[in-house]
Amino acid sequence: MTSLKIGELAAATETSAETLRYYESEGVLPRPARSPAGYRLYSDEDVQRVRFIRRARAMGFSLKEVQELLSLRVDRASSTCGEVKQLAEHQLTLIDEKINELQEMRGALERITAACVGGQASATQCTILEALDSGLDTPGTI
Amino acid sequence: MTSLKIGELAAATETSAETLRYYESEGVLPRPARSPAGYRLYSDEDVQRVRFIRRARAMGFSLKEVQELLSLRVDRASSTCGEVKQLAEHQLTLIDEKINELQEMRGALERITAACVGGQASATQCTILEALDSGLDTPGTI
DNA sequence: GGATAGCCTATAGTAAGCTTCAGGGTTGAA
DNA sequence: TTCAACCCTGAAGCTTACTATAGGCTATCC
Repeated sequence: MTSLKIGELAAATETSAETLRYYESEGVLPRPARSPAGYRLYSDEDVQRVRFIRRARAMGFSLKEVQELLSLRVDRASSTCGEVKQLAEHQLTLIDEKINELQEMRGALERITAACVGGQASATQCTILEALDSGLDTPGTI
Repeated sequence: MTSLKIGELAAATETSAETLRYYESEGVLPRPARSPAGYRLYSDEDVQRVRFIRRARAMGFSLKEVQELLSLRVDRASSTCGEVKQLAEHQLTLIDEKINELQEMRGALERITAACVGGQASATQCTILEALDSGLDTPGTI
């Protein structure tokens, strides 16, 4: 039952106190309990939640998307188990799509990089540059 | 030797003309040739380039990062083949990092989703919500 | 009891990436 | 030739996600 002040939560999550208050204002973090003096009091669960937010943000999910991811944990009583599962699976497919696109890009970049010898010669006839200049053979690549 | 006006390039790449001019102002698209009347004239190569920019943007690369990816194709004469290869490989590792992070998230989400039965029952005791509420067993996950 | 660090609210500012607007020239079909 | 559709520039406006500032209360240690 430890409770953290905002600065402590900030330190525990490598986030600034300002950003935490901002998340609260955007509804991504729930309003925490307050001390008699009005200080925000956070729980250990909030540490997990903020870490999740940061990781999701770092990989390109918008705050709105993060909120959707997190909405899985609210509305317990008012939704069916199936609805929750469906939402989770939707987020899974979103993640899959991102992974797939990245892997396509990766493949394209790797193919042209692998063909390159490197070395000290001027890049005038570098195979990488040629591949980029002429477009690639594979549809949907660089 | 076809040449496209900005609206045609926009249509070919599902981008707005305004965005194309913006990309030019930011140096992500090179300044194109101009018609006698001052209209921008683009080549087929520009279509490829814009498509690449859009795909890279869509998956979270900033315009600056896109510019780095694209810088591979400029400076031909002034750089060695090895330098170009090194830059390409650096971009590969950046892509790999993104993929890895996404796969970690995916794994976390999948584990909690797989354990869930779904169905019409109220979500009060849904395993997904419980996993999200209590934090997961694995370090560094949801 | 005063200094210092930490907390509060409200508001303004910033950067990225576009989008919209104002005011004006160009092209091409009817 | 005229009118809609398209192009031009420059500047302002918008959204997202913070970050900083101003003015003021609180907690704690000496």
